[in-house]
Amino acid sequence: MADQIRTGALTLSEFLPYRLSVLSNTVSSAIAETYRSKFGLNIWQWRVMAVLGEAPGLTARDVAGRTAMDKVAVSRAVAALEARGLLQREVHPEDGRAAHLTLTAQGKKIYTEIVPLALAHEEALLAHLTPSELSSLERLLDKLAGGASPNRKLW
Amino acid sequence: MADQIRTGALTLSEFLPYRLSVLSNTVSSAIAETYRSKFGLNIWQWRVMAVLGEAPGLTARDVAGRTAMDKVAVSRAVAALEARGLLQREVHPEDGRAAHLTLTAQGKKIYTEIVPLALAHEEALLAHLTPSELSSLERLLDKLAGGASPNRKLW
DNA sequence: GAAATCTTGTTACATATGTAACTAATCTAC
DNA sequence: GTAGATTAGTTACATATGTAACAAGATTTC
Repeated sequence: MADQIRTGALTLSEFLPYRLSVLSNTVSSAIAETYRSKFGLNIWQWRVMAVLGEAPGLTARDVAGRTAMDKVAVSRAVAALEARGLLQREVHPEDGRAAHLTLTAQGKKIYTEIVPLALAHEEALLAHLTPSELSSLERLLDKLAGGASPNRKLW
Repeated sequence: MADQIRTGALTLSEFLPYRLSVLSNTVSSAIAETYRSKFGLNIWQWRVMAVLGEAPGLTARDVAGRTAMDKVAVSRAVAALEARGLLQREVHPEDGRAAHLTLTAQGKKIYTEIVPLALAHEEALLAHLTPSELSSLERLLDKLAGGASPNRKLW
């Protein structure tokens, strides 16, 4: 494919930020629909479960740092998950403000059920890429993320 | 960079849909902040203006098709832009339901002011890519978009 | 040509999200 | 040890968004 020529005109369908946004929304909403219909979880609840599945005992602040969520979103997701009995808080013994979060047995069960579904979505997305294309993609995403200034206040 | 090994475990920070989402949100919110602070437009209003700048006289339905917006979002954006005098509706002579939309002089003025800013954001995002990397990126995004089933109902 | 169906777009309502203000705990400076 | 500043997390409120129901025009079927 020839390189695109970028002139002073803007064509929305060729505008990279637009294309990224559409792609990301398409992917995310397909996956979100799986979480929602099978487990009644929204994306944020799932993200919290995902990092707690990897790293039990994180605080809400840690979770925010690892999920690109702001603290209010984390607080809401944690409250909902706790109300459903999917996670547990344990107040930090040395800091009464913070609480360590862990998945309950029921939370772990859902976690282990979702992981393969999430990975299957990822595989479907990458189905038509060769291994070397996948490798390029990862490198390019890293580079782009470097260029995109993360200006949102997350905490 | 070596290819990632993808096992049965899920690491959120390596999960492609997550990475896409974070990247896209970072990029979009940086640009949105420009639209908002300088012109008082949100992303959807801007998308509508962008396609009407390229192709005057589209109907709301056409706009939805070209912007990956649903019809309610288009309706709301159009109403806001019309209220601000940035676009005009003209009822379709052969179909009383539809209206052709065009930017007013004031709308065009803002359009021509935003375009270079939007392109500058895109350039900043792509600043660290070589021409051949850019070309790879475009190809990969096309492939990914092909794999991601667009299951959202837009109209 | 009238009834049923479909299409374009809007409206209403419920829910989600972002921002700011807040509480309570900890830390720092003195 | 206490006043002020910071930090962890929550709450409240305003706004944004998604879904469904709707109105009005166009099309199809008979």
